[in-house]
Amino acid sequence: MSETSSAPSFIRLFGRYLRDQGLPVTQQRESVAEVIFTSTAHLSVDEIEERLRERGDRIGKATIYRTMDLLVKSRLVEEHDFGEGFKRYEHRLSQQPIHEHLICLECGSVTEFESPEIHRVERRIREEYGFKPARHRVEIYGLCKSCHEAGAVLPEDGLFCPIETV
Amino acid sequence: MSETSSAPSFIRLFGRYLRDQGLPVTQQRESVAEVIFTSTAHLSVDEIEERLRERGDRIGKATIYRTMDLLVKSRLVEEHDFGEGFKRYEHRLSQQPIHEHLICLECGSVTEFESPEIHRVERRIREEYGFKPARHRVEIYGLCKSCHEAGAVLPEDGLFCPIETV
DNA sequence: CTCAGTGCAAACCGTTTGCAGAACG
DNA sequence: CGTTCTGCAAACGGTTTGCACTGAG
Repeated sequence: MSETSSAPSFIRLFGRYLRDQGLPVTQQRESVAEVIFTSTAHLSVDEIEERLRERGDRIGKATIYRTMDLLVKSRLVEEHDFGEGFKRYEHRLSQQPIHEHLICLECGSVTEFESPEIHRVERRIREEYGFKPARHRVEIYGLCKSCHEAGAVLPEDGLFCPIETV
Repeated sequence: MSETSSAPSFIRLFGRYLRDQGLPVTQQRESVAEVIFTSTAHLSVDEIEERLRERGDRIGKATIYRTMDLLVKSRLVEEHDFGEGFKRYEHRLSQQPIHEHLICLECGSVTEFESPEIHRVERRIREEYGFKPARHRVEIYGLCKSCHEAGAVLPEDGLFCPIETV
């Protein structure tokens, strides 16, 4: 995916956040922040580690995990769990009101989209159930355009069972 | 949560599914199926194990996991990952068109609700992005009525960082 | 009687933690 | 210089797997 022009200022914001918290701004933390803020992808820790290695940084996984915690706490980065068995991280720079995700079951790519409808749903939920919404997650799984055009089909999970109440 | 009157027929359907696949209908598989089909809750494997123990069945975790795979393949049970670090399972008996979930961040309770809006969203996604939706996940996290009324508040995650492009 | 299932324990895998040595401020 | 961080390796917790034994058909 592409680069982010205002990444430097976000990296600076993270530095300020650390200083405000009385935490050291280390080389490792800056490197991890650079990787996240210069990508618009939804990166896993393994992918972050790989990109760090490509840049010549050799940073232990534990440090990456610890830095991700800080980035999430700083609110500059969002954590996602798309049910793949590991987490993904996305900086909040590009995604102003665009919070929802399309996940391709073939290639794993993640596309963001906006869903104004969800706010109406949340209002309804508050009225009908007395439930107070704090955050939500709207994810649509399927085939992205290019995989679909490439002829990919969904596994359909094979087996199934006729639902009929005998 | 409550009982399900048509659980017996669902258990029978699972037995038929197994036979159709040429798989043995064992006592353990029947016990596990009984536990899920007689509950409307979203159960974790640990909770299933505990309920089995309460009934006097002592079934190994490995067997429970293996049976859950079969139940999911049979399409009689749905797997959920609410980001708790483990999976939850829900039978498909009660939830006809009701697929979405409200998850209480205080007590962990899960309430189902229906969201017709999502179908409109999926249609739009197909048209705008060429993305072919297969399934979706709409989850709203917040405080359920009783926790809210009991005065619970959301942690607000403490720290944050002013988002301003310097 | 045969083939798949079960239970146990070990393996797995993403993530977390403890600790000695290295850096930040 | 004290305090926090880093890297390594070991620990963790949910899930999966290998294997000898049991049980369904």
